[in-house]
Amino acid sequence: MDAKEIGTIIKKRRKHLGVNQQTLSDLAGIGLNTLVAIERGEGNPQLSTLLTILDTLGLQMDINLKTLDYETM
Amino acid sequence: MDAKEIGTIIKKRRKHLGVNQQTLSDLAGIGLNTLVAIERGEGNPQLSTLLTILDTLGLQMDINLKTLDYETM
DNA sequence: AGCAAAACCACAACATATTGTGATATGGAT
DNA sequence: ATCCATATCACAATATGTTGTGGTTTTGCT
Repeated sequence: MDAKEIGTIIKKRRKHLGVNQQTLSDLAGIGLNTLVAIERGEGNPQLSTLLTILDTLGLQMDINLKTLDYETM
Repeated sequence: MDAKEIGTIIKKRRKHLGVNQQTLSDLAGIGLNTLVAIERGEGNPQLSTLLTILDTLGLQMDINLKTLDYETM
């Protein structure tokens, strides 16, 4: 789970909910530029920024033990 | 999942692995002060900082749909 | 109580995220 | 091809995270 993956998830979820970037940035109360950068995986957002966006989209963050990654075995 | 919860998880995991804050901060390559703040839930780390610490501890971040929280129903 | 390790705090310097403005590029529909 | 909403980009100003240093407090153990 890196910044790019997170951006993809956010963008996908936003589209699924049928809202544009401007609306999401308003609802979440974060700057449009910030949201754009995060969705593109080019950002390194602060935890609060990320959590706010996820929450607005009905998503949550979880922390778990690393799982086996068969790709790299 | 807020900053405080994340800090608790990190601290618990670090203790479970038997390493002190100095060692973890060295292994992860982040400043000691930064780690301390995060563990205490007083920090608002950048995504890269958080991911590095989690990775060092053998933890990973996941994003999921919000689950029903019976506590608040 | 006394000791040593671990954890925490305060400060200043530096690095970087966030924001608004305004402009440009891209996409889909007719 | 044209139009319009959406998405992306560039820039400067501001806010905030990160770091090292040095000191203080707390914890765990005997």
